[in-house]
Amino acid sequence: MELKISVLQTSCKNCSLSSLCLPKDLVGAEIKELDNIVNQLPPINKHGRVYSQGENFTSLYVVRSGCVKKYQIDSDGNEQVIGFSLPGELLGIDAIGTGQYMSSAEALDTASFCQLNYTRFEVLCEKIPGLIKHILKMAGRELVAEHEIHKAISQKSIDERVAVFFTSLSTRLSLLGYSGNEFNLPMSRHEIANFLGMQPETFSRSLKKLITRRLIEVNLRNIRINDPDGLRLLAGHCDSCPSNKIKTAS
Amino acid sequence: MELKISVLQTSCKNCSLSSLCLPKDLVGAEIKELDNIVNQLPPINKHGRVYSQGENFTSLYVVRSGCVKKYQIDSDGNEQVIGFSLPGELLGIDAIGTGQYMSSAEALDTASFCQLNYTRFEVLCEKIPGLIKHILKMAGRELVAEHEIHKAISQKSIDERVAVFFTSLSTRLSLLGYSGNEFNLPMSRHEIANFLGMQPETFSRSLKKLITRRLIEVNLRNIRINDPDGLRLLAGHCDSCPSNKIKTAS
DNA sequence: CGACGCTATTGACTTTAATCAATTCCCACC
DNA sequence: GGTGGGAATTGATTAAAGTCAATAGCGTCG
Repeated sequence: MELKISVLQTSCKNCSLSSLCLPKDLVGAEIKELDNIVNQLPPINKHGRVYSQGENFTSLYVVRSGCVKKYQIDSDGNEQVIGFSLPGELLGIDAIGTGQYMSSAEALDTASFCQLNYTRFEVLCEKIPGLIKHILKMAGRELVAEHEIHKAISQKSIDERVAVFFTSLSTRLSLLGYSGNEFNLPMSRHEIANFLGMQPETFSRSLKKLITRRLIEVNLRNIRINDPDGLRLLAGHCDSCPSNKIKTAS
Repeated sequence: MELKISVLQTSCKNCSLSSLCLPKDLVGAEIKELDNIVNQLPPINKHGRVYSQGENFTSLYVVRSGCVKKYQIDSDGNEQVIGFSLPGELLGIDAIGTGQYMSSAEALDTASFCQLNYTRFEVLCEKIPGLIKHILKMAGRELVAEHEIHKAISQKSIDERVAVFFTSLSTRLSLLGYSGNEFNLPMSRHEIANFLGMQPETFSRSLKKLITRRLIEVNLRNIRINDPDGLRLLAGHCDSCPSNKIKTAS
């Protein structure tokens, strides 16, 4: 249903995501020039690829609707989920440095995108310097997010990692105007587990523990956060916090 | 000793690192303008901070000599080492998105830096568009490196992670013109272990295994790679290593 | 030169999460 | 509405890494 809106969308000017993917201080004429190089792609179905690992870099993409899984597959065929992208977020930054997409991006449900041909974009950036500065900002934020997940996988326990995931997702959904306390996961357990550096079985058991602790409720892919503060506390980690010492009978 | 060289260094033009930290196509006049905003800081001693987590973002830095540890400390006082930076590498990108340094950067030995005031840098970027494009490229590469470590911690065994670390460090040192097969670690076991998401004891045991397998020799902080191919194999084909060709999964 | 302090290593043991295996539960499709 | 297949959960067991504790090694500094 929200897809209709995005299909009708014809200019960055009246796009609800512009506050996320564009710098604030663009004037009308600049937006018009931007519109000229922004290619609004038709929606991609579930499992459709935005780009694939190893392809030559041509374009950046902004997620307009839906959710995207970014992942790498190594020479042994092992998949590593690098992250999930929501509307307003930028795809393909990691290709700028190398000239090739270093990962693949795949729609988790029906999703739509704005395509930015990078060559044309670079030219436009010389006219509108704020543009590339904004992309750099977004790259910086992506880096910060990677550091967060690095830390979580590196030294947090399983339950803490899961709490980090839900907390972070909740925050991002809130920023988009969705409810941060009840949402449907667009990705599978397997994909989340892979992202968080654990096995699906382990993720499942962790979910159960969070439910037992009344932090969340889960119904298939529907998640309700009952105790946002408690979850955040757990995500932030605390050996010192007595409630975290509680173990459910195993 | 190599410090003298960098102290004498007065222009990006004749800096040996310029191929790493500057775009290729700068003309003489542009380099001169750049020199005007590049502040060559006096050397910092071991444990000296380049910037600290939480400070307002003012400048980017390029490592000129020495080695730097980037790390975060969370509210519980736990440290997470985010990465190590070698000469020619850029520090502070993660602050661009938020306006605050999200991590601290600390010299592991005596180290020197070029400081780039970001406000002045932005102004210059409008004159020399290639400049910010280059920074964006470096940000992209940093992102790729983060994905590599994410994958390693997420699904590689202890020994594989250690192999990834040495392989990656070896490659980076080679690029700088140093020997990739024998080098001295500027960082402690503790710091490496933290970076790789393991305990120092575990790292120590892993080192021993790699020695037993005759992949490396270790003498305190001196590392000799005996079997680079074997080590690389153990590390798992690493797509982001420049020396490796990218394979697309079938 | 010797003693202290920090870093690193080693050993014994515990805890945690991975693995293997078996159901159960949805959902799509007939 | 029933059936098959993938996803998710659950249970039992094993393997891996963390923890705790003690020792060894190196460098610094009096």
